[in-house]
Amino acid sequence: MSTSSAAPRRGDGTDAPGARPPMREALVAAAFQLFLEHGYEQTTVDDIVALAGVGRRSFFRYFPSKEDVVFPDHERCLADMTAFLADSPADADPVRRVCDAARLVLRMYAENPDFSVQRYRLTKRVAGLRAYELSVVWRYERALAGYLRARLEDRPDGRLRADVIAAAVVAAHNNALRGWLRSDGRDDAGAAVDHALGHAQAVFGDAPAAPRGGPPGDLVVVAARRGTPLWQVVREIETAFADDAPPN
Amino acid sequence: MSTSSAAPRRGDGTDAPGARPPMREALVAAAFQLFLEHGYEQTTVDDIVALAGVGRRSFFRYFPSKEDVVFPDHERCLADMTAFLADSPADADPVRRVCDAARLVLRMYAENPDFSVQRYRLTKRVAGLRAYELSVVWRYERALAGYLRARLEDRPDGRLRADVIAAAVVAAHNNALRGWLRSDGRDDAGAAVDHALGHAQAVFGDAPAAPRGGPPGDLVVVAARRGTPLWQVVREIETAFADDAPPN
DNA sequence: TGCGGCAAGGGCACTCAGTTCCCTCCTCCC
DNA sequence: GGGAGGAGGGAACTGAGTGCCCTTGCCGCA
Repeated sequence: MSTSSAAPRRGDGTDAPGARPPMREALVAAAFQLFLEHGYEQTTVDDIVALAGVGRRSFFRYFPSKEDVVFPDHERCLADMTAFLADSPADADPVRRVCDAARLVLRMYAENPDFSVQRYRLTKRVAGLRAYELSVVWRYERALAGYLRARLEDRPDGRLRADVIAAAVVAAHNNALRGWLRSDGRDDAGAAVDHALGHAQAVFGDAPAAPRGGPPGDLVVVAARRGTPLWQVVREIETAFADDAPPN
Repeated sequence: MSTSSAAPRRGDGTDAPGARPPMREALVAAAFQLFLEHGYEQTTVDDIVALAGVGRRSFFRYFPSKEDVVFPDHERCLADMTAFLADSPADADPVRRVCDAARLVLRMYAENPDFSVQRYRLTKRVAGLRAYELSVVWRYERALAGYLRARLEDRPDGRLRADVIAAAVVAAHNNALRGWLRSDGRDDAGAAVDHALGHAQAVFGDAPAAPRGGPPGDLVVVAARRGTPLWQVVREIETAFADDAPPN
């Protein structure tokens, strides 16, 4: 496999259109080459800088830790998500908005499928990288929860609802993302995430403006006694719609 | 503050009823004394073992890493949770069951409020400990999700639903737990967690045996065209039931 | 042309977490 | 009594991460 194909797009460096990737990219490429060849823990930072032909001190200038070189683009993606949420229109449906924000993460993964799949295999095997990834996911989740808390603060249990929705959206997103990664990037990532997030949105969703006039078709009628628990009603609806949805 | 009060109950050591706490306890006590006095990062493992009067090598016999000494009882709690889920009756409501499993974690925290509050203040300040805690929480979540996956495997989107429910239950539990820790252990932890988990259960709950024959009342009928997004239907249901449910 | 920053990078030494190897001591059992 | 085995201790080592200072190359400026 080509090492350059494993390296993600350029970071925030100041690189002219056709310029060769700066040291940061070289370090990522060298690191992944060695990680895939000998394993993460068997590769020392000295090995990486030797292959990249730079000084050891420079590595830690670009990456605060050895783990960071495995996730070189999450910092940018997190900033994108924060900006996306900050730019939200005031009348946006909050749940839909955080689902869209989660899709930014998927987009980052999908931009470099090979790199993402390689990284996935790496993180699956190395406990330290899994722990690091958890802290990254946690920051995404806190970004979503922060936005939701602001939007739901006037509601009873607003903070609780915000935390729960953020966790559910992240879990749904990651479920689909991991499925896509396990398929070696061959499945349709967008559709899988749409389906998973649709699930979360169906549970928590709060419609912005109902897009009424859909195409005509059969009618499904649900009748329930007042007093019936909500979950039970929702379950009935899901059963009625079951043959519309793909079976997983 | 008394150091001994900060140490949690005995681990799995073989200690007679009245025996003095073994080395493991002494290490935890010494570590927390130093952590609270000088900070986590400012305290080296050598400092801890010097205060405890044991050899450095013994520290790593009892705790695989410096971080583990901060969470000395999670391993046991995780084992308890796994056993609890494995012992589940086949007809138990899965969502209720994982909520009860989550309460085991709360119980562990509530058994040593002082210790838990001290640890909470520590983890809030130290990024490394937060990351470690995330990996612990992740293991709890995977235990819940594993149980739910098995219980929901015959349902459409079973794995997705399992992951989302587990994440939501953990988030609800942690929301209440953190509120209790922020109150310095003065609030009613059990009530807060019951409330939070009740929320999750209301959203995802799945009846063991459908309590059909409720008291008769008005009927709500919802009609939707096939193809209407599920969230929209759910929203209609929620609107129709709004005056029945408590306004959260 | 020379000079004084200034930023990027490199080298070196240091701390500290975690591991490996081997030692001692105590206890129990034959 | 003597050997086995486990608990604990200690020295030395690896490797991540940091602090300090040096070189180099580039810029503006006198």
